[in-house]
Amino acid sequence: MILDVDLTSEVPIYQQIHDRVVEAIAAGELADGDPLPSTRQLAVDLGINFHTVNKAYDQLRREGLLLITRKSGAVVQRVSTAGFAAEWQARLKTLLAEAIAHGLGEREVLGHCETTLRAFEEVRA
Amino acid sequence: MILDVDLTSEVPIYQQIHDRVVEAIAAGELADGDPLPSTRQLAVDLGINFHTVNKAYDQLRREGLLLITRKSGAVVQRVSTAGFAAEWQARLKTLLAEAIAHGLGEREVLGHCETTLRAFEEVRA
DNA sequence: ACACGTGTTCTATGAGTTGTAGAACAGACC
DNA sequence: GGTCTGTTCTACAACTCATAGAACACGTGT
Repeated sequence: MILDVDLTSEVPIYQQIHDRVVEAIAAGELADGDPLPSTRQLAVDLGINFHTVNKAYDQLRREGLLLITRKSGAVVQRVSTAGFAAEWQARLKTLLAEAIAHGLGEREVLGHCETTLRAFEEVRA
Repeated sequence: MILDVDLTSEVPIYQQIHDRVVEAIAAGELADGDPLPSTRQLAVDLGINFHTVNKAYDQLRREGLLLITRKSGAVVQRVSTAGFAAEWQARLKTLLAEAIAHGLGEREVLGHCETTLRAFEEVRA
């Protein structure tokens, strides 16, 4: 688990932690059952407050990607989440619209999607 | 220009206005030279403050999608913006990772991308 | 010239978010 | 018992979001 966050970024730290974990899960670097560092430990490693890490973990838990117990700590545990697809597709539409509006071609955009997905696939294989 | 925003959404109003305009440009409903309503007029139509509309328009202008002058008001004007592609691809990676992490298959995700892009293409044709 | 609509800029306020901070409690492990 | 951990509470400074009012500059139409 190499989790690099940019403390100077305009993106909130807890959001960056969340995104990096999600990307690690998608890439297969983190599979069901794999443990994450404790909130206090990761906070020390990143040089931030443990409440910030807690917020990121709690968000992942609410999304059904993490199981957190006093016993096992935080472990990856993917459970089905209703209503995710619809909300996700709305965000996809906005993101793709931005690319098209800025002049990228449909084929070019689709190529980026394919390349990004293939990167996840390759790491997992 | 039918611009529907959800005042009860957790997404900021100015962001929704921004996103709807971007989507309209991508779909070809708004082309270069097309005017947008004045900030005060759109604010009245949506039942919000004109400063909020101003913020959305200013964001679109900074992104190189809008030209705003005292003379012509706000008109769609797409100009090249350096550094957009890199930042956009990072957001694409995060969004696609979320889908994969939640259990959607690569082929399924790519299908959603293709469908969304085709929707833009069809409206424009 | 005049009024009007518009973009632009300033201050200000209240509510909410972000990140940090300290403290306390409960369960698990050695 | 001591330590590490998750969990929960309060608190604070800085920032964002949305609203609000005021003022100024510019263009248009009468």
